[in-house]
Amino acid sequence: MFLTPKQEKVLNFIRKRVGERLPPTIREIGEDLGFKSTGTVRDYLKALMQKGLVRRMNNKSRSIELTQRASFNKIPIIGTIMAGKPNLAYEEIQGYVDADDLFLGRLGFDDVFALRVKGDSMIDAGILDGDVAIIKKRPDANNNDIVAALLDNNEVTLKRLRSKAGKFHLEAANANYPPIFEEFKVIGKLITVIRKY
Amino acid sequence: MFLTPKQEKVLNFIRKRVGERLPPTIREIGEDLGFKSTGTVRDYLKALMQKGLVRRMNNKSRSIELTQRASFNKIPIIGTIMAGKPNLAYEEIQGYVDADDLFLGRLGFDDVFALRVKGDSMIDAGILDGDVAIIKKRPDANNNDIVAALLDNNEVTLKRLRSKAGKFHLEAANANYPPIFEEFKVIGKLITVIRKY
DNA sequence: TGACATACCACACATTTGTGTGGTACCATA
DNA sequence: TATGGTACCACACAAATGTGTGGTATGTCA
Repeated sequence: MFLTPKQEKVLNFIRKRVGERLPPTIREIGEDLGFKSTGTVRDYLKALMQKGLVRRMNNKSRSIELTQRASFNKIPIIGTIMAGKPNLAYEEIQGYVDADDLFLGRLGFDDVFALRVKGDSMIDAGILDGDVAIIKKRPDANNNDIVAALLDNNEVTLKRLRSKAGKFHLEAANANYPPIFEEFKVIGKLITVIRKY
Repeated sequence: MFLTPKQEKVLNFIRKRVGERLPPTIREIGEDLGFKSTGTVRDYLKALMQKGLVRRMNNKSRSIELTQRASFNKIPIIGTIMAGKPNLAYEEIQGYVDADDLFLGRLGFDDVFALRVKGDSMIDAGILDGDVAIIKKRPDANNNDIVAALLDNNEVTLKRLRSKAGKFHLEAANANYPPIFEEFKVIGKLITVIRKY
Protein backbone atom coordinates (compact mmCIF):
# COMPACT_ATOMS: atom_id res chain seq x y z
CA MET A 1 0.00 0.00 0.00
CA PHE A 2 1.68 3.14 -1.17
CA LEU A 3 1.21 5.93 -3.62
CA THR A 4 -0.31 5.57 -7.02
CA PRO A 5 1.67 7.25 -9.79
CA LYS A 6 -0.82 10.09 -9.99
CA GLN A 7 -0.79 10.64 -6.28
CA GLU A 8 2.97 10.73 -6.45
CA LYS A 9 2.78 13.43 -9.08
CA VAL A 10 0.48 15.54 -6.98
CA LEU A 11 2.75 15.11 -4.00
CA ASN A 12 5.79 16.05 -6.03
CA PHE A 13 4.15 19.17 -7.29
CA ILE A 14 3.34 20.15 -3.72
CA ARG A 15 6.91 19.41 -2.68
CA LYS A 16 8.21 21.54 -5.46
CA ARG A 17 6.04 24.49 -4.60
CA VAL A 18 6.63 24.24 -0.89
CA GLY A 19 10.32 24.05 -1.56
CA GLU A 20 10.28 26.97 -3.91
CA ARG A 21 8.17 29.37 -1.95
CA LEU A 22 4.49 29.02 -1.40
CA PRO A 23 2.32 26.00 -1.01
CA PRO A 24 -0.07 25.92 -3.95
CA THR A 25 -3.79 26.54 -3.93
CA ILE A 26 -6.10 23.76 -4.96
CA ARG A 27 -6.65 25.36 -8.32
CA GLU A 28 -2.95 25.80 -8.89
CA ILE A 29 -2.46 22.11 -8.37
CA GLY A 30 -5.26 21.36 -10.78
CA GLU A 31 -3.86 23.64 -13.41
CA ASP A 32 -0.42 22.15 -13.25
CA LEU A 33 -1.55 18.56 -13.42
CA GLY A 34 -4.28 19.21 -15.93
CA PHE A 35 -7.30 18.64 -13.74
CA LYS A 36 -10.34 20.61 -14.69
CA SER A 37 -12.17 20.24 -11.43
CA THR A 38 -11.21 21.39 -7.98
CA GLY A 39 -13.06 18.37 -6.73
CA THR A 40 -10.49 16.12 -8.34
CA VAL A 41 -7.69 17.84 -6.58
CA ARG A 42 -9.51 17.58 -3.30
CA ASP A 43 -9.89 13.88 -3.86
CA TYR A 44 -6.14 13.60 -4.19
CA LEU A 45 -5.51 15.72 -1.16
CA LYS A 46 -7.87 13.55 0.80
CA ALA A 47 -5.94 10.48 -0.27
CA LEU A 48 -2.61 12.04 0.64
CA MET A 49 -3.97 13.07 3.99
CA GLN A 50 -5.23 9.59 4.71
CA LYS A 51 -1.80 8.26 3.93
CA GLY A 52 -0.33 10.71 6.38
CA LEU A 53 1.76 12.66 3.93
CA VAL A 54 -0.04 15.94 4.01
CA ARG A 55 -1.85 18.12 6.51
CA ARG A 56 -4.24 20.98 5.96
CA MET A 57 -6.26 23.58 7.76
CA ASN A 58 -9.85 24.33 7.00
CA ASN A 59 -10.68 27.37 4.99
CA LYS A 60 -7.12 28.58 4.96
CA SER A 61 -5.59 29.36 1.62
CA ARG A 62 -2.36 27.60 0.77
CA SER A 63 -2.40 25.73 4.03
CA ILE A 64 -1.09 22.45 2.67
CA GLU A 65 1.74 21.19 4.81
CA LEU A 66 4.02 18.27 4.21
CA THR A 67 4.37 15.92 7.13
CA GLN A 68 7.77 14.92 8.38
CA ARG A 69 7.68 11.88 6.24
CA ALA A 70 6.95 13.67 3.00
CA SER A 71 9.04 16.71 3.65
CA PHE A 72 11.11 17.95 0.79
CA ASN A 73 14.11 19.28 2.57
CA LYS A 74 15.68 15.94 2.91
CA ILE A 75 19.02 14.88 1.66
CA PRO A 76 19.54 11.19 1.27
CA ILE A 77 22.23 9.62 3.35
CA ILE A 78 23.63 7.22 0.88
CA GLY A 79 26.14 5.60 3.08
CA THR A 80 28.62 6.15 5.74
CA ILE A 81 31.85 7.28 4.34
CA MET A 82 34.74 4.83 4.62
CA ALA A 83 32.44 1.86 4.67
CA GLY A 84 29.58 0.33 2.86
CA LYS A 85 28.81 0.22 -0.78
CA PRO A 86 26.68 3.19 -1.54
CA ASN A 87 24.81 3.20 -4.76
CA LEU A 88 24.84 6.61 -6.29
CA ALA A 89 21.65 6.00 -8.13
CA TYR A 90 20.00 6.54 -4.75
CA GLU A 91 18.86 2.98 -4.61
CA GLU A 92 20.41 2.18 -1.33
CA ILE A 93 19.34 5.17 0.61
CA GLN A 94 19.80 4.43 4.26
CA GLY A 95 17.78 7.26 5.55
CA TYR A 96 17.24 10.92 5.33
CA VAL A 97 18.67 13.97 6.90
CA ASP A 98 16.31 16.82 7.20
CA ALA A 99 18.20 19.74 5.79
CA ASP A 100 16.55 22.26 8.05
CA ASP A 101 17.08 20.04 10.96
CA LEU A 102 20.65 19.42 10.10
CA PHE A 103 21.25 23.05 9.99
CA LEU A 104 19.42 24.70 12.82
CA GLY A 105 16.93 22.21 14.01
CA ARG A 106 13.70 23.54 15.26
CA LEU A 107 15.24 26.45 17.03
CA GLY A 108 13.84 29.83 16.54
CA PHE A 109 16.22 32.35 15.19
CA ASP A 110 15.81 34.69 18.07
CA ASP A 111 18.38 33.17 20.29
CA VAL A 112 20.76 31.97 17.65
CA PHE A 113 23.59 33.80 16.05
CA ALA A 114 26.71 33.04 14.10
CA LEU A 115 30.35 33.76 14.62
CA ARG A 116 33.03 33.25 12.10
CA VAL A 117 35.90 31.47 13.70
CA LYS A 118 39.28 33.05 13.51
CA GLY A 119 42.44 31.42 14.62
CA ASP A 120 43.44 27.91 15.44
CA SER A 121 42.78 27.64 19.13
CA MET A 122 40.12 24.96 18.62
CA ILE A 123 41.82 23.10 15.87
CA ASP A 124 42.05 19.85 17.77
CA ALA A 125 38.28 19.92 18.09
CA GLY A 126 38.04 20.15 14.33
CA ILE A 127 37.06 23.79 14.32
CA LEU A 128 39.12 25.65 11.80
CA ASP A 129 39.83 29.21 10.88
CA GLY A 130 36.98 30.46 8.74
CA ASP A 131 34.35 28.05 9.97
CA VAL A 132 30.99 29.45 10.93
CA ALA A 133 30.00 28.66 14.47
CA ILE A 134 26.30 28.68 15.25
CA ILE A 135 25.76 29.69 18.82
CA LYS A 136 22.66 29.44 20.90
CA LYS A 137 22.10 32.06 23.52
CA ARG A 138 20.45 31.52 26.88
CA PRO A 139 23.03 28.98 27.75
CA ASP A 140 22.41 25.89 29.71
CA ALA A 141 26.00 25.05 29.14
CA ASN A 142 27.57 22.19 30.96
CA ASN A 143 30.98 20.87 31.60
CA ASN A 144 32.73 19.93 28.35
CA ASP A 145 30.43 21.94 26.16
CA ILE A 146 32.08 24.22 23.69
CA VAL A 147 30.93 27.73 24.44
CA ALA A 148 31.33 31.27 23.26
CA ALA A 149 32.52 33.25 26.23
CA LEU A 150 32.97 36.91 26.87
CA LEU A 151 36.24 37.72 28.57
CA ASP A 152 37.05 40.64 30.79
CA ASN A 153 38.88 42.45 28.03
CA ASN A 154 35.70 42.34 25.99
CA GLU A 155 36.90 39.66 23.66
CA VAL A 156 34.71 36.81 22.66
CA THR A 157 36.30 33.43 22.41
CA LEU A 158 35.26 29.94 21.55
CA LYS A 159 36.50 27.43 24.08
CA ARG A 160 35.61 24.30 25.89
CA LEU A 161 34.02 24.79 29.27
CA ARG A 162 35.60 22.80 32.07
CA SER A 163 34.85 22.50 35.70
CA LYS A 164 37.43 21.61 38.26
CA ALA A 165 36.66 21.52 41.94
CA GLY A 166 33.39 23.32 41.38
CA LYS A 167 34.96 26.13 39.43
CA PHE A 168 34.69 26.70 35.72
CA HIS A 169 37.46 27.61 33.38
CA LEU A 170 38.02 27.58 29.64
CA GLU A 171 40.24 25.33 27.63
CA ALA A 172 41.47 25.63 24.08
CA ALA A 173 41.72 22.58 21.88
CA ASN A 174 45.30 23.31 20.96
CA ALA A 175 48.28 22.65 23.14
CA ASN A 176 49.78 26.01 22.23
CA TYR A 177 47.08 27.85 24.14
CA PRO A 178 46.99 27.81 27.93
CA PRO A 179 43.71 27.39 29.79
CA ILE A 180 41.91 30.55 30.79
CA PHE A 181 41.19 31.02 34.45
CA GLU A 182 40.22 34.66 34.43
CA GLU A 183 36.68 35.93 34.73
CA PHE A 184 34.36 35.17 31.86
CA LYS A 185 30.71 35.02 31.01
CA VAL A 186 29.24 32.28 28.89
CA ILE A 187 27.16 33.90 26.21
CA GLY A 188 26.15 30.84 24.34
CA LYS A 189 26.72 27.28 23.48
CA LEU A 190 28.05 25.92 20.23
CA ILE A 191 25.38 23.92 18.49
CA THR A 192 26.62 23.63 14.96
CA VAL A 193 29.71 24.13 12.90
CA ILE A 194 29.50 24.76 9.20
CA ARG A 195 32.38 24.85 6.83
CA LYS A 196 32.09 25.68 3.16
CA TYR A 197 34.75 24.66 0.68
CA MET B 1 16.08 56.89 6.10
CA PHE B 2 15.20 53.56 7.58
CA LEU B 3 12.38 51.78 9.25
CA THR B 4 10.05 53.32 11.78
CA PRO B 5 9.44 51.16 14.85
CA LYS B 6 6.01 50.18 13.64
CA GLN B 7 7.26 49.27 10.22
CA GLU B 8 9.91 47.19 11.89
CA LYS B 9 7.23 45.35 13.81
CA VAL B 10 5.28 44.59 10.70
CA LEU B 11 8.42 43.36 8.99
CA ASN B 12 9.31 41.20 11.93
CA PHE B 13 5.90 39.62 11.97
CA ILE B 14 6.26 38.81 8.29
CA ARG B 15 9.71 37.39 8.92
CA LYS B 16 8.38 35.24 11.68
CA ARG B 17 5.55 33.85 9.60
CA VAL B 18 7.66 33.30 6.54
CA GLY B 19 10.20 31.52 8.68
CA GLU B 20 7.62 29.41 10.41
CA ARG B 21 5.61 28.31 7.46
CA LEU B 22 3.31 30.51 5.50
CA PRO B 23 3.52 34.15 4.64
CA PRO B 24 0.58 35.86 6.32
CA THR B 25 -2.47 37.35 4.70
CA ILE B 26 -3.10 41.04 5.06
CA ARG B 27 -5.76 40.42 7.64
CA GLU B 28 -3.54 38.12 9.62
CA ILE B 29 -0.97 40.86 9.86
CA GLY B 30 -3.62 43.29 10.98
CA GLU B 31 -4.92 40.94 13.64
CA ASP B 32 -1.53 40.32 15.09
CA LEU B 33 -0.51 43.93 15.27
CA GLY B 34 -3.91 45.17 16.32
CA PHE B 35 -4.90 47.00 13.18
CA LYS B 36 -8.58 47.13 12.53
CA SER B 37 -8.37 48.04 8.88
CA THR B 38 -6.86 46.14 6.04
CA GLY B 39 -6.06 49.50 4.55
CA THR B 40 -3.64 50.19 7.36
CA VAL B 41 -1.77 47.03 6.69
CA ARG B 42 -1.63 47.83 3.01
CA ASP B 43 -0.15 51.20 3.84
CA TYR B 44 2.62 49.44 5.74
CA LEU B 45 3.21 46.97 2.98
CA LYS B 46 3.45 49.81 0.53
CA ALA B 47 6.05 51.48 2.70
CA LEU B 48 8.04 48.27 3.03
CA MET B 49 7.88 47.74 -0.69
CA GLN B 50 9.11 51.22 -1.39
CA LYS B 51 12.01 50.60 0.90
CA GLY B 52 12.79 47.49 -1.03
CA LEU B 53 12.28 45.02 1.77
CA VAL B 54 9.24 43.24 0.51
CA ARG B 55 7.79 42.08 -2.77
CA ARG B 56 4.28 41.02 -3.65
CA MET B 57 2.18 39.70 -6.46
CA ASN B 58 -1.17 41.12 -7.36
CA ASN B 59 -4.26 39.24 -6.33
CA LYS B 60 -2.30 36.33 -4.96
CA SER B 61 -3.00 35.28 -1.45
CA ARG B 62 -0.05 35.13 0.91
CA SER B 63 2.29 36.30 -1.79
CA ILE B 64 4.41 38.50 0.40
CA GLU B 65 8.06 37.80 -0.20
CA LEU B 66 11.06 39.09 1.67
CA THR B 67 13.76 40.51 -0.53
CA GLN B 68 17.33 39.41 -0.16
CA ARG B 69 17.99 42.26 2.13
CA ALA B 70 15.14 41.56 4.49
CA SER B 71 15.24 37.83 4.24
CA PHE B 72 14.68 36.03 7.41
CA ASN B 73 17.04 33.21 6.83
CA LYS B 74 19.87 35.33 7.83
CA ILE B 75 21.89 34.94 10.89
CA PRO B 76 23.74 37.98 12.02
CA ILE B 77 27.48 37.72 12.16
CA ILE B 78 28.10 39.58 15.31
CA GLY B 79 31.81 39.38 15.27
CA THR B 80 34.68 37.21 14.48
CA ILE B 81 35.43 34.96 17.29
CA MET B 82 38.68 35.61 19.16
CA ALA B 83 38.66 39.24 18.24
CA GLY B 84 36.49 42.27 18.29
CA LYS B 85 33.94 43.36 20.76
CA PRO B 86 30.64 42.01 19.61
CA ASN B 87 27.56 43.46 21.11
CA LEU B 88 25.04 40.81 21.79
CA ALA B 89 22.17 43.21 21.51
CA TYR B 90 22.77 42.91 17.79
CA GLU B 91 23.84 46.48 17.55
CA GLU B 92 27.14 45.82 15.96
CA ILE B 93 26.11 43.41 13.35
CA GLN B 94 28.86 43.15 10.79
CA GLY B 95 26.91 41.42 8.16
CA TYR B 96 24.64 38.57 7.48
CA VAL B 97 25.00 34.99 6.57
CA ASP B 98 22.21 33.60 4.54
CA ALA B 99 21.27 30.43 6.26
CA ASP B 100 20.20 28.69 3.11
CA ASP B 101 23.27 29.84 1.39
CA LEU B 102 25.47 28.80 4.21
CA PHE B 103 24.03 25.42 4.05
CA LEU B 104 23.61 24.41 0.47
CA GLY B 105 23.87 27.53 -1.50
CA ARG B 106 21.75 27.77 -4.55
CA LEU B 107 22.39 24.23 -5.58
CA GLY B 108 19.54 22.09 -6.52
CA PHE B 109 19.13 18.96 -4.56
CA ASP B 110 19.56 16.71 -7.51
CA ASP B 111 23.28 16.51 -7.55
CA VAL B 112 23.89 16.87 -3.87
CA PHE B 113 23.94 14.20 -1.27
CA ALA B 114 25.18 13.70 2.22
CA LEU B 115 27.53 11.24 3.80
CA ARG B 116 28.08 10.80 7.44
CA VAL B 117 31.76 10.68 8.14
CA LYS B 118 33.08 7.71 9.96
CA GLY B 119 36.60 7.40 11.21
CA ASP B 120 39.42 9.78 11.78
CA SER B 121 41.28 9.71 8.51
CA MET B 122 40.54 13.37 7.82
CA ILE B 123 40.94 14.61 11.32
CA ASP B 124 43.78 16.96 10.48
CA ALA B 125 41.49 18.68 8.02
CA GLY B 126 39.03 19.23 10.83
CA ILE B 127 36.62 16.59 9.64
CA LEU B 128 35.59 14.42 12.52
CA ASP B 129 33.79 11.19 13.04
CA GLY B 130 30.08 11.86 12.89
CA ASP B 131 30.25 14.99 10.79
CA VAL B 132 27.92 15.26 7.85
CA ALA B 133 29.70 15.80 4.57
CA ILE B 134 27.72 17.45 1.80
CA ILE B 135 28.97 16.22 -1.53
CA LYS B 136 28.26 17.57 -4.94
CA LYS B 137 28.18 15.17 -7.82
CA ARG B 138 29.32 15.90 -11.33
CA PRO B 139 32.77 16.60 -10.11
CA ASP B 140 35.02 19.23 -11.50
CA ALA B 141 37.44 18.30 -8.81
CA ASN B 142 40.92 19.71 -8.84
CA ASN B 143 44.16 19.10 -7.12
CA ASN B 144 43.84 19.61 -3.38
CA ASP B 145 40.08 19.36 -3.32
CA ILE B 146 38.61 17.03 -0.79
CA VAL B 147 36.60 14.46 -2.65
CA ALA B 148 34.46 11.42 -2.10
CA ALA B 149 36.03 8.64 -4.09
CA LEU B 150 34.95 5.17 -4.97
CA LEU B 151 37.69 2.60 -4.56
CA ASP B 152 38.10 -0.65 -6.34
CA ASN B 153 36.80 -2.64 -3.43
CA ASN B 154 33.58 -0.67 -3.63
CA GLU B 155 34.30 1.44 -0.62
CA VAL B 156 33.68 5.13 -0.60
CA THR B 157 36.17 7.30 1.11
CA LEU B 158 36.67 10.96 1.79
CA LYS B 159 40.17 12.09 0.93
CA ARG B 160 42.17 14.88 -0.48
CA LEU B 161 42.87 14.68 -4.18
CA ARG B 162 46.52 15.14 -5.11
CA SER B 163 48.29 15.15 -8.40
CA LYS B 164 51.89 14.26 -8.77
CA ALA B 165 53.59 14.09 -12.11
CA GLY B 166 50.27 14.21 -13.89
CA LYS B 167 48.81 11.35 -11.92
CA PHE B 168 46.18 11.61 -9.22
CA HIS B 169 46.18 9.89 -5.91
CA LEU B 170 44.36 10.27 -2.60
CA GLU B 171 45.71 11.47 0.69
CA ALA B 172 44.30 11.21 4.15
CA ALA B 173 44.65 14.09 6.57
CA ASN B 174 46.06 11.90 9.26
CA ALA B 175 49.63 10.64 9.39
CA ASN B 176 48.44 7.19 10.40
CA TYR B 177 46.92 6.59 7.00
CA PRO B 178 49.08 6.04 3.95
CA PRO B 179 48.24 7.67 0.64
CA ILE B 180 46.13 5.66 -1.75
CA PHE B 181 47.59 4.97 -5.16
CA GLU B 182 45.18 2.33 -6.35
CA GLU B 183 42.43 2.89 -8.87
CA PHE B 184 39.60 5.16 -7.81
CA LYS B 185 36.81 7.19 -9.24
CA VAL B 186 35.91 10.61 -7.95
CA ILE B 187 32.20 10.67 -7.31
CA GLY B 188 31.90 14.10 -5.87
CA LYS B 189 33.49 17.02 -4.25
CA LEU B 190 33.13 18.11 -0.68
CA ILE B 191 31.32 21.41 -0.52
CA THR B 192 30.21 21.67 3.07
CA VAL B 193 30.80 20.10 6.42
CA ILE B 194 28.21 20.29 9.14
CA ARG B 195 28.66 19.24 12.68
CA LYS B 196 25.95 19.27 15.31
CA TYR B 197 26.73 19.28 18.99
C1' DT C 1 -23.04 -9.49 -8.60
C1' DG C 2 -21.91 -5.99 -4.96
C1' DA C 3 -18.63 -3.22 -2.66
C1' DC C 4 -14.88 -0.35 -2.92
C1' DA C 5 -10.95 2.26 -4.65
C1' DT C 6 -9.15 5.07 -8.34
C1' DA C 7 -9.85 8.69 -11.46
C1' DC C 8 -12.04 12.12 -13.07
C1' DC C 9 -15.89 16.43 -14.19
C1' DA C 10 -19.44 20.25 -13.46
C1' DC C 11 -21.09 23.61 -10.81
C1' DA C 12 -22.98 26.23 -6.94
C1' DC C 13 -21.86 28.37 -2.82
C1' DA C 14 -19.33 30.12 1.27
C1' DT C 15 -15.39 32.13 2.95
C1' DT C 16 -11.18 34.24 2.66
C1' DT C 17 -8.36 37.41 0.80
C1' DG C 18 -6.90 41.33 -1.93
C1' DT C 19 -8.18 46.06 -3.80
C1' DG C 20 -9.55 50.68 -3.56
C1' DT C 21 -11.66 55.00 -2.10
C1' DG C 22 -12.23 58.30 1.21
C1' DG C 23 -11.75 59.87 5.58
C1' DT C 24 -9.32 61.77 10.39
C1' DA C 25 -5.33 63.22 13.02
C1' DC C 26 -0.64 64.50 14.11
C1' DC C 27 3.81 66.35 13.19
C1' DA C 28 7.73 68.18 10.72
C1' DT C 29 9.68 70.93 7.20
C1' DA C 30 9.72 74.38 3.46
C1' DT D 1 0.43 78.12 4.99
C1' DA D 2 1.07 74.19 2.10
C1' DT D 3 3.11 69.80 1.33
C1' DG D 4 4.22 65.39 2.67
C1' DG D 5 5.08 61.56 5.67
C1' DT D 6 3.34 58.62 9.43
C1' DA D 7 -0.46 56.42 11.50
C1' DC D 8 -4.60 54.95 11.55
C1' DC D 9 -10.18 53.56 10.38
C1' DA D 10 -14.54 52.21 7.77
C1' DC D 11 -16.48 50.03 4.25
C1' DA D 12 -17.68 48.31 -0.33
C1' DC D 13 -16.33 45.43 -3.87
C1' DA D 14 -13.80 42.07 -6.70
C1' DA D 15 -11.14 38.18 -7.10
C1' DA D 16 -9.23 34.15 -5.36
C1' DT D 17 -9.80 30.15 -2.83
C1' DG D 18 -11.95 26.41 -0.23
C1' DT D 19 -16.19 23.41 0.36
C1' DG D 20 -19.60 20.27 -1.01
C1' DT D 21 -22.90 17.60 -3.73
C1' DG D 22 -23.74 14.75 -7.34
C1' DG D 23 -22.37 12.78 -11.34
C1' DT D 24 -19.62 9.16 -14.93
C1' DA D 25 -16.36 5.53 -15.87
C1' DT D 26 -12.97 1.85 -14.97
C1' DG D 27 -10.99 -1.90 -12.61
C1' DT D 28 -10.32 -5.25 -8.77
C1' DC D 29 -11.47 -8.32 -5.24
C1' DA D 30 -14.67 -11.43 -2.84
